[in-house]
Amino acid sequence: MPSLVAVLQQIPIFAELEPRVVAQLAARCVPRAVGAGFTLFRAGESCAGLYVVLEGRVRVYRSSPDGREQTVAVEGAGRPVAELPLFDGGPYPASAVTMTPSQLVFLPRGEFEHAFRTDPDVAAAVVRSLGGRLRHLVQLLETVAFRDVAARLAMLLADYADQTGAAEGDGVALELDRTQEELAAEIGTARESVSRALKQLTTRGLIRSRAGNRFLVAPSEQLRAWARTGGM
Amino acid sequence: MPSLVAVLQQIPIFAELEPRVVAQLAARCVPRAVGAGFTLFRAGESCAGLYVVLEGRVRVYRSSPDGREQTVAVEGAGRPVAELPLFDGGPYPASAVTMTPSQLVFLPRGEFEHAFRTDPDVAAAVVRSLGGRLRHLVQLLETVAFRDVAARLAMLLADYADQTGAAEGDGVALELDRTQEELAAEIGTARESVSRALKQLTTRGLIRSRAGNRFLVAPSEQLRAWARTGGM
DNA sequence: CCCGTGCCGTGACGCTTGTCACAGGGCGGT
DNA sequence: ACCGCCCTGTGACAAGCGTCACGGCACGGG
Repeated sequence: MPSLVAVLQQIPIFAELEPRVVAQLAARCVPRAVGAGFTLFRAGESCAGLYVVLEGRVRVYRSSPDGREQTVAVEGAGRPVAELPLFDGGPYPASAVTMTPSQLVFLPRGEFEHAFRTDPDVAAAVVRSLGGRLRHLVQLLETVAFRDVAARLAMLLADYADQTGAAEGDGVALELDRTQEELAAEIGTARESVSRALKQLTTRGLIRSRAGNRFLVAPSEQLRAWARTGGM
Repeated sequence: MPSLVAVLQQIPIFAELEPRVVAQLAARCVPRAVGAGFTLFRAGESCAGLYVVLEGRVRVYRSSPDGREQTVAVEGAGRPVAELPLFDGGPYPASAVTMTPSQLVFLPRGEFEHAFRTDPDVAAAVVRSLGGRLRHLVQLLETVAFRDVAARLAMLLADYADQTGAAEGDGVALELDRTQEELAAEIGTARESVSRALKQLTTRGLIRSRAGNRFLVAPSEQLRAWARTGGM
């Protein structure tokens, strides 16, 4: 197992820091291994520190009183979770749960705050990270507000194609390790609607073939273009 | 007219800074007076600098290809606009337009970036500001994804009641200086639906009386409670 | 081998909401 | 005073989507 310092050094948010600073932070980190379905925190709780995902997948979501859920982000290896409320002292704005067995490190609040105030590179990294989230959220808000389910799903597939897809012929092959229930939560709809939207995308030729959770889809740009025009 | 330095000093994002630093920034600011309906920038353009609203109201929004709009934020006196893309160098994620004749100052990007990297207080202020936006957006996303139009409108009224309302008897009096069209864009719906939702809230007793744009509404906590339970 | 459990597909139905169409009213300009 | 223009209310209608119900299929454990 590689040293914690080496691992942290490769994570985007820490990548530009002096090794000395990273070592200092690493010394204060608490590693943590949890199973699938473990709740890290819930919306409204006060914030104790920063989590960083080393391995596995963490889903950040809001839930409505009647049980529906809207996931706000899915964070994978190397991504920080909940860096927001560290600074204004407010509560967590959303809940977080592991989707798979995961390795995490936990960095207590005080430590990170100190680094933030003394090292402008840390501050810049945090701002960039928050900025990315903000962009992502604005995008998500737009699709939920404007597009129908099929278009939202096409957008989501386009994102996955860019992240984990492999070019194959004139399309992109990708393995979708999520249930339709999870997809539904990501685009703010019901499970059945996802099923129907998948069929619709297939008849329109944007999904070329499906076998279990292995998909062959159109290039991401084509998916996005179709979604943007509302599907004509 | 008070000096620009004095004005900036009172703005939240600059309030905690050394007077020396504020003076330095003020020297580089470009004041700007524009009429209503003036577009400051559009989504996708690259970012030239930071705007701060001194007077008036600026609406930040995303628009869909078929003409509908979802406003992301409405910024008033003392609030910064577009502090996000200053740092990651990316394009503006949304468009901005003045709703009323407005006084703005414009701070070129380079200036602000320098202050950000040298003064940890500036960095902290920026992070707090971004954090507030992020919280607001998560909240907005939840209501758009889960609640019906009446509930979203109740939430919006609750916000206004807290911001600009005046207690009056067992309710809150407020003047709503917006058209129904603008309200509709803020909660992601159509103008007609706002009209109907207003009627619905009135029959339910959450809006006690209406005369033009003067409203007497229930206390904000009651509005929010009703909205959260989906309206039973 | 059989059954329970979890995931997926599909039909039916009703509610919400966006859209279109139109009427009334306030307000400013000529 | 008259005429536009903008904002508002309201009715009718269709589409989208959430919900319920049910059946099929894969998989794993007893």
